[in-house]
Amino acid sequence: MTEGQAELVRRQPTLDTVAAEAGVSRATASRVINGSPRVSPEVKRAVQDAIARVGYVPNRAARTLVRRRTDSVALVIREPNATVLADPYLANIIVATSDELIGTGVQLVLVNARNDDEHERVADYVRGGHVDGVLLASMHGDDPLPGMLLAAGVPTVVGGRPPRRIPGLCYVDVDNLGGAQLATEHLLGAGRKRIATIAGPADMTAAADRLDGFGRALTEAGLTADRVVHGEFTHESGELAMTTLLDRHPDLDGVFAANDLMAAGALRVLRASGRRVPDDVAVVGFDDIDLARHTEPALTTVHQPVIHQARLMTELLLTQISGEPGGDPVVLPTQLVRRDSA
Amino acid sequence: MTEGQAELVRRQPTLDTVAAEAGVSRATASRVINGSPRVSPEVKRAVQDAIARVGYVPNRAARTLVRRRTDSVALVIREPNATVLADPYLANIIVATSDELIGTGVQLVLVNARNDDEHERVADYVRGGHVDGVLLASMHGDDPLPGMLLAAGVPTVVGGRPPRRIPGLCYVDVDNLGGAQLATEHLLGAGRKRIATIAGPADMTAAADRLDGFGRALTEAGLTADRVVHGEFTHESGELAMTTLLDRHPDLDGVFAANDLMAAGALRVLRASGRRVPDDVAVVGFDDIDLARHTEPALTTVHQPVIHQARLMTELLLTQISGEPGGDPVVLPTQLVRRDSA
DNA sequence: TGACCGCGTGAGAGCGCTTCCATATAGTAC
DNA sequence: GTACTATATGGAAGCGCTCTCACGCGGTCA
Repeated sequence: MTEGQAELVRRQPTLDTVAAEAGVSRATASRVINGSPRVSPEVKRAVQDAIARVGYVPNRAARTLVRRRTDSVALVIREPNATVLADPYLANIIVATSDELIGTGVQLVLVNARNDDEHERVADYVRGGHVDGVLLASMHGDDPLPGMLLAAGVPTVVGGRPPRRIPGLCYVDVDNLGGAQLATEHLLGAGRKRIATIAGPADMTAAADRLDGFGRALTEAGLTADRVVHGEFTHESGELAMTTLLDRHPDLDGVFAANDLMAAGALRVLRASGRRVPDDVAVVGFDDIDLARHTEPALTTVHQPVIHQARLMTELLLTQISGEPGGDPVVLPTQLVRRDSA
Repeated sequence: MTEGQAELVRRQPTLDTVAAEAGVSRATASRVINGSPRVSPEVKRAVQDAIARVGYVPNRAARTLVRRRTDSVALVIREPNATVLADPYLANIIVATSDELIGTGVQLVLVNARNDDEHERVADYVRGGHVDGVLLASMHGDDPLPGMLLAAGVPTVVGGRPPRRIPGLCYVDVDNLGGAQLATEHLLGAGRKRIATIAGPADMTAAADRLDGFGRALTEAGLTADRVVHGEFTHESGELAMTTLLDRHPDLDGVFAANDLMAAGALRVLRASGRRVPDDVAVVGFDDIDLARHTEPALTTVHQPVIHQARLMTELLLTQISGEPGGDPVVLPTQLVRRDSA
């Protein structure tokens, strides 16, 4: 190969190159590439050979321009907290989404919109026509973004239930309420009476639903759900919350933490305080991330089907993109995973 | 808003719309958008007002087509193992890269090329002109991809040292050898004499370098490095490796695990075998992921500057894209973080 | 034999943008 | 007043592709 000396960047072959090489028109070459049936077998062969010979790769920008289709979707993550960002829950969402897209020819554009006020930037980006659809994850509060995208007619699927009902908006949630209720009932079933919870950030529906589930289980058991402290879904905030809880209610015998990271923090504080888990205090988490198997003792927790959720979101988005209507919200079941902490 | 009934999709305003609205030519409107100095202040104002009025957003595909610049880069992850994929190390790389890109106007396309033979697909994708440059992470073996990209003249930065020296290829590595040596010396310094290692996958240079560092430290202390078992950088493989190690060398008093996940697995097996850490067996890990602070006991480990690495890779890539030459390989320092396990 | 049909193919318009080149206008120097 | 220059603006080409439309050809039917 003599290309080592190439100082002028050799231009990629275009469709014209292929057409000339195959002795056909550009239109015909295009037909072959796009699998049109109205091409004679000989010509098809000739074009395919030419493509291989010149090493042709279609230019996406040109194709996008005329087709008004980018064959890529955005995964927009609205998580301001860097610790949570690096948490396996989101990593799983990212990986599962990307996995689901393999083989579809659709690319994943990762948009990290951490700041609250970035919805304008994201909306502009999407309206700029760079993606065919949007997956929204880790939403906080009443984010205007889903509404904006819906209004702009952009196919959108949200991970988790938005706080406000938005007609026509498709989302995939997991049964946070039911899962939390399960967890709390498990604690009750083990004879615990003085149960507290470390709730998640109040501006996230997943956290609110888990708190509701906790409250419902206690109420149904005739108890009052008044031992509540909020954390930030991080390990550190779990430690802090547990410390506060112990301070206020030294006699507690059960804790439901709204996620595993906080549960791990709680475990640590509990141990440091001289309490044995589960003998003195039983602990249940939520998420069932990898870490849950590695804590001491291994964490009893609520499994949420993250990968399934991500796959489903992607699937629903692709359906929407292909022109079918929005699709109804979906809520996936959760289940209790019993380990050693409760 | 009466747009609810819109059955014909309202087309986004184009540059022509803006030009007409502002009473100028398309060329002038374009100049304003691209910040050309040769525009009179009044016209500039008029165009900017028009843009705001019609809600214009430039079409990226059209711009890309003529500029031959996509303003996006690919982060290609070559990790076949799903567990490792979801591991915080890679999550950090993804997040840090994406963070570094904020404000540059460059988008991140995540390409998950798990299978060994996908380099062709990725290379074609890149040659299709969909990205301006490529970041490569989690490489295994002697992957042909970097060479292919380099040959195609595509700006590329690799995370970690490739096994074979490729002239002109830019990479950012961390000092795996030095870190491993530090870890092992720490074990030696604590009086340990029968030290084993749980090495990483033999096809990754990071793993090989860590094993080398381990060997070097022992050799310099006049000991032989013959207690070696390989794992897969996962928690489970760490447990397995530790079991094997204990079986072969029941008298060992120190373990260097090539990553924290495996160290956590080792800790668990050690505890199950009735050994106390660090009293009976001291353990040092590598990576300093979040988990290292949550193990029992908290893990002494080697900190590698993942976020710094990702940021630097991104920076170097953007430099390359802007036309400057490749840039030399960089090796970032690692340091020992002392906690309770050694 | 002529009218008709279906199929494979090519010509060419046009997607929305940037940018070269030409032109108009105003300003300066002689 | 003329000649020249600097500056703002518009016309228009063209990036690489898809797709409509028109055309030519061979076959079928009356």
